[in-house]
Formats: sequence, structure tokens, C-alpha cells
Amino acid sequence: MSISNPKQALYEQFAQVAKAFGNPQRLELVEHLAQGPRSVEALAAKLALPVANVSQHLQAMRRAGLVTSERDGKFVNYRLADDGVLDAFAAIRSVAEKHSAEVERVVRGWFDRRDDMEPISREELAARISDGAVTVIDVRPPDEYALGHLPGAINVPLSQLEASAEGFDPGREVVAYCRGPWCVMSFEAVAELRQKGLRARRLQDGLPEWKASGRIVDVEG
Amino acid sequence: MSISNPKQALYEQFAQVAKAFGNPQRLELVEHLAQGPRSVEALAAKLALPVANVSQHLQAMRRAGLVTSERDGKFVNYRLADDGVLDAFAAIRSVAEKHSAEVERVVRGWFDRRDDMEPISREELAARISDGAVTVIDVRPPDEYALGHLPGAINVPLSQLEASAEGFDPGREVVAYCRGPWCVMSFEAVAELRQKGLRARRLQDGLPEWKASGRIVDVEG
DNA sequence: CCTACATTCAATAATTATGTTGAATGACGT
DNA sequence: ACGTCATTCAACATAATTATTGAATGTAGG
Repeated sequence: MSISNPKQALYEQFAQVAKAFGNPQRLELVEHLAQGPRSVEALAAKLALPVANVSQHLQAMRRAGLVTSERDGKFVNYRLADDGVLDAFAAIRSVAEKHSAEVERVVRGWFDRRDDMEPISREELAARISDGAVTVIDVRPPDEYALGHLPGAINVPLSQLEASAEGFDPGREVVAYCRGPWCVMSFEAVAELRQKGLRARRLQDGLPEWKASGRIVDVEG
Repeated sequence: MSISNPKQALYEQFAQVAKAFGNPQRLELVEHLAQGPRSVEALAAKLALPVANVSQHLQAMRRAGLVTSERDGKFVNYRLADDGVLDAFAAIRSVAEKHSAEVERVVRGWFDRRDDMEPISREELAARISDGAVTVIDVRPPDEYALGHLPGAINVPLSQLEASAEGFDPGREVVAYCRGPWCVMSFEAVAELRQKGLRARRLQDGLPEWKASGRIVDVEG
């Protein structure tokens, strides 16, 4: 497939970027790197993959311009190249979410006790918030939280969930939400909280849908 | 690579969407479909590819949720599934543009007479617009044009360029612009105009950069 | 200089993607 | 029913991607 004209060369470049996103492990790396720079070793531990494997994925992402790297002593720290990378990931995820019949099927098939994983609806959550009977956590990164979040929600990025969960009242149910109906982070948060013995559920969808339905959104505080 | 947990299944779904974008031919199909529904045959003619090949690409895109199809008599018309697909393409292109050292190298290497392909700067174009010495064309789709365009620019989507070019004054230079520094459409427009014997150049970058530099932008008119 | 350790490189095998060809399907007009 | 034409399918060959392994590189600290 030799490149024989500039138009084709440009599309080839764009395709290279898309290909760099086209692998589940690399997407998971993007999500981890969205929280800050990480060493190869740290990422490998998070994904439970061989270090060499992660190193190769990171190099592929660097060739495509998704990440940059910087040596710090024995470590090499990778970080996202810029915010455009997260925008692209969000846009890809959004397309997948709209085409989510299959996504839903897959997810439902894997949670054994389906009822427990059933998400809470916006209506029900709104009611329980006014009752004060629930702890609402926003598991998105702080910058997104600052731009708007559910009333009374506290910001608990996934990286801090383990520490923060210690302070939660075991008697109150926790509701986690995120960027959208299939945003992975809220799934992870619920799984982690349940492992700690807390009662936790996901909001049916994310902040954008909450806002779109005309409900109150807090900003910065 | 069997899928053994829901988190991985979700990333796999997202990766499938990214993979659907990860091929230069499919990206070109997206760009053509952005202008409206097209039959397999029409797309195959545009890309100068075998029909069976295009059909397979379109089916791959349909599986990923990028396009939908509808039979109309003997033809099957494909269209973009929704605007999110174009958003994702734009985001991917934006990442590629930021990482464009290589893109630039490739493009420069392929235009034989480099000077002729040298883009016009914002400063120079602004001066020539006040002189009225230049025809400025916006080759983006009408909806993007409506949201803002260069002062005095006329909207000539690529699909109509051949027809519109007939009315251009051969004595005036034509400057084409687009969505960004490496947006493919302005390259194509310039190539097509030159083929018709007109003097044509590209603006160095696109509307976003023009706007960002604090210059006047017309809306709807 | 030597050791420990993080990362990268190189080689291999397994899987997946892609392009090509010719045959099959489905719809239209006669 | 028949031929025509647009599209899809099926089968194959080729190329690209991915995971795995072990060796090589580069850095810190003694």
C-alpha cells in the first residue's frame, strides 16, 4: 500500500491516529493517563499486563501523537499529548454509546446479580437527594467536576476512591455517576465500593443527560 | 482474546468504533458521506475503488455504528449515523494536525512546485480582502459555513466546485479555506481549480485559527 | 566498575485486517 | 419469466497487529 498522492497521505495520517485508539488496552491507558503522568511500570500494574507489552502500546501511541514521554531517573513518565486526545476519546465513546444496544447486552451479561447492578434513574435519585438519604459521588476528573455537577455531589476521582471510601457512612447508599450511560469509571467505582461492603449503585446516565433533562446543576463548590 | 469482564468488554466496544475510523479509505468515505447519503456505486466511483471493496468497508462501518443503510430500489444508500460521527472524525483529525510535523513533511514532498502550493498567510489574505483583489471560497459544508465564515467568503462545498468555478473571474486569484491547516478539502479545491486554469491558493489554516487570531467573522450571509 | 532495576528492542507465533476474484442475491423493467 | 444491474457474499492470498519471550540498553547508587 504505497502512498501515491498527498490526499491519500493525509488520510493515512488521520487513520494512524484512529488506529492508535483502536485497541482496548490502549484506551484503558488513555483513561489512566488522563489522571496524570504515569510510568510504564505503574501502568502495567494497573492493567495487569506485562511491562514489555505496555511499553509497546505506549510507543505506538507516541508515534501517533497521543502521548509524550520524558525520562525521570530510572523511570519514563508518559502523559497525554494534549486535551485533544481526551476530546477524541470522548467523541469515540459517544459514538459507541449511541450504538449501544450491543454494549448494553454485553454489560448485562456479565453482572451476575442483575438487579444489584441495575442503575438508579434520574427521577429516583432526585427524590432521594431531597430526602438526604444518599451520598452522591462524581467520579470524573476534577476539571470536569468544576464545570458542573449534581447538587450535593462530592468529587471522588477513581484514583482517590480507595482513600475516600473509608470516610463513607456504611448505612447510606452511595450513587456514583460519570460522563454518560456507559462511562467505565462509574462501573469501576461501584465495583470497588461493593468490594468494601458498601451499598453502591450507578446513576442510569451521566451529567450531560441530567443537565439536558432540565435539572439543577451545581458549579464549583 | 476472549472477553472476560465487563470493563474489558466496554473498552472493546469503544475500540471497535476507533478501528472503524482506522483506515484511510473509510475516512474518505466518511468525508463523502458527510455531504449526504450516497450509494455504494457512487462512493466507489469517487474513491476509484472496486465496488466490493467499498461495500465491505461500509459494512464494517455499519457494524461499528458509524453509518446506516437503506435500500432504495436497486441501490443501497448509506448515510452517517449521526453528527457524533463527524465530531469524532474532527477530533481525530485535530489530534493528527497537532502532531503534524510528519503530515507537513509528507504533503510538501508531494506537491512538485512547492512555491505554488505555499499557503497564503492570514495577514496577507486580510490585506488582499480589503483590496478586494481576491475571491475567497469556504469549501466546508453549508452548516459549518452558516455558523461563521471569513468576511466576503462564498460557500462552495466541494461537490459544487466544478459547477461554481465556471462563474469565477479568471483574472482574480481564488483562496480556498477549510477547517484547519491540513483539512483535505481545501487541498482538493485548489487542485481542482488549478486544473481549470485558475490561480488558486490555500489559506494557511482554517476558520478556527482565523477566529482565534481576533479577526472579523461573518455569520449567516 | 558492579549490581539492581526500569525500559526498550528483537524475534517469533497467533490473530486479525485487507484486497481480489467470481459467484450469489435482490430489485427493476420488459 | 427473463435479463440487467447494484450490492453482497464467500474464498483465498497477503499484509498488519498483537502478545510473548528473552536479551539489550540506560540510569542510579554503592
